[in-house]
Amino acid sequence: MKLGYPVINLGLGVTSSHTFRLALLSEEKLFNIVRKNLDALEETVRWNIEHNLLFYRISSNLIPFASHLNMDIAWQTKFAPDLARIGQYIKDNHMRISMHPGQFVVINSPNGSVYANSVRELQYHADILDLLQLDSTHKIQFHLGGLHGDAEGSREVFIQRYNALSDAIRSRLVIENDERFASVQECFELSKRCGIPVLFDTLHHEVKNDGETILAGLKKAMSTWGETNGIPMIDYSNQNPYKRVGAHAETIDVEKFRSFVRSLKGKDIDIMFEIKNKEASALQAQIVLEGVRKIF
DNA sequence: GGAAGTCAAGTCTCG
DNA sequence: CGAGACTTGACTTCC
Repeated sequence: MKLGYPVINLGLGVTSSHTFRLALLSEEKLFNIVRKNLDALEETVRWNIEHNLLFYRISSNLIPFASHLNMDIAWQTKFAPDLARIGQYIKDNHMRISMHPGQFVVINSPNGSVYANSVRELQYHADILDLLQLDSTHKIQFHLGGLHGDAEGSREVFIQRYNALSDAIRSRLVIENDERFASVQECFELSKRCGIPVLFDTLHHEVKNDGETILAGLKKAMSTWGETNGIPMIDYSNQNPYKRVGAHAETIDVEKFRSFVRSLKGKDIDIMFEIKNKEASALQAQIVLEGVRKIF
């Protein structure tokens, strides 16, 4: 079981999400910013390894405008050696990586340019993981996009478009239950039709479900992960008591996490803490996990 | 240095 | 019909 947090380490004082305005796009600008982002990435990965947080989500902003139509700069060639070095460090330390493209990736969109942009964006994410030389257990998680007024039709389009993706992309893609369009049951049914693994999100499941418990939803999602996909990944969060339904908590609810871990009864999953205070919650969770392991 | 406005991109819900 | 929400604020301008 590996624990981690997404993208930014709040205590470290660096970020791998530096960007710039599209109007300023040039080779020099891009290379300078990407250099900063890669340095920050390496520093963050090192910190994570030192703290035994071996699950980490890399920023989609690592290479700004990477999938933009006007992008004709060969960043892949330029940064291949750096990414290979960082990837080797990741592999040497048995770290696992995920990525999560933004809401602009909607492969089932009825708008052809949205679809084309989505494929380019997914290709960019796959390129990063390929250049890190990580195998297909390192995943790209995304959602079913909008339903566009026709839920069944949009799922049909999703299956077709998913099947048409290159192996390089498809072998890394996993679908995450969301709080509006696709419950874990609906993701599970998509998985039965096209084989995509289902990444379970605990908070989304609390907001949208079909009556299953967290554990039942988790089991359903876990059953979709085959050998080549590695140990099932999940996103773990708590409801923010002061904000709208579905808003992520500022801090982890330690007791709730303890009872969740106990309920797992030894099931092996990798857990990403989507909690606002980032690495602080992941470290607290680690202490909980060590305590539970001593008991069992 | 800090506050406010802006930034590639989609889709839906709410007020 | 515009704002706000989403895995994630960062950059730029203005004072």
